Amino acid sequence: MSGDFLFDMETFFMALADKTRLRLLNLLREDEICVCFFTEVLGESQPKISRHLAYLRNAGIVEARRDGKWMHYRIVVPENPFAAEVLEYTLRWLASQTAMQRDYQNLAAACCAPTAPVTIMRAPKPDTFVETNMNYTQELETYLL
Amino acid sequence: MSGDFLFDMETFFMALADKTRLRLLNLLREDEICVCFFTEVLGESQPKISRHLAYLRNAGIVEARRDGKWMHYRIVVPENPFAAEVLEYTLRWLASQTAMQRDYQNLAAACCAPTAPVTIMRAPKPDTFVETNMNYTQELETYLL
DNA sequence: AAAACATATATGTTAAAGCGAATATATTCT
DNA sequence: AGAATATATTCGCTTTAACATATATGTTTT
Repeated sequence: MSGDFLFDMETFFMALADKTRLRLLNLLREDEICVCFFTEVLGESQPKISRHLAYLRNAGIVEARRDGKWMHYRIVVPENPFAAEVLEYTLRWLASQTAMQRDYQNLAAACCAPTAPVTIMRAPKPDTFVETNMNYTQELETYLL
Repeated sequence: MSGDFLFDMETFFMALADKTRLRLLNLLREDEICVCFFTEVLGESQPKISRHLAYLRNAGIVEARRDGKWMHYRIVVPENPFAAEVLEYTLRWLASQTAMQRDYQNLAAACCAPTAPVTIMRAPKPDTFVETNMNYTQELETYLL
């Protein structure tokens, strides 16, 4: 009858039940992010990151966009309103965790560093960090409240 | 700093990432429920039900109360406000699913049937269904909207 | 105190998830 | 076209989760 499975609840929660995937979602909170930043910031192997992103994509939680060699991932707001709320509060929950704040700072640092590490030297930066360093600082302050 | 893990997010979501446990939570939406009703309504073995309830208890999502031979389980609102919201919307999401509504109807039926099945003949009924059958019908109508 | 009952836990087995290493695909650069 | 780069997928292995069956614990009844 009403509101039948847009996607499976089990699959949805399974997608949220893994540390690496939660870390990925945390980095995706504000903006779409390019894969190489994940590997750089989380210090995990590229195949591992890629597999977990695929998992999130299967669960309908993220979408990918190709940009030349690069793939950008972003969070998708689920059509199901309950799923949307659950995801929304999950992201806020992530943002409240010190470990996740540390990850996010590392993302900011990687994006704004005057000399980027080799792995992401030419990678397209997330919009949030692309303009000026003012943006960066402002973001961080908001974040750390 | 702020709001560190009351419980582990991974554990929390893992608890929600299983069909049986979602079915248990769905039945617990309104009231505390006695174990024997779970086994009766879900048609699963007693050890299986018990194990999954233990899982939910470890994750901090339910609590148990002993009542003579019987154990009553109820949902606990997590202290962490984000977890509380996630759980709240998860329960609403469950309530919107036809399969879960069917389970709930079966619970109502088991509780209100003039002659209860042997397995739950003397079991303490959830308050929601204990008074009159009016209650039952009303509940169901609200539920099925 | 023994039997009956409701529930919990332990045990051994099976299925699934996650991982690293190797490899494949897609795109760009030369 | 061939090399280089970014990402995805496959494969074999290890770890973890779920299950059924058997057994233990705690409570009530007789």
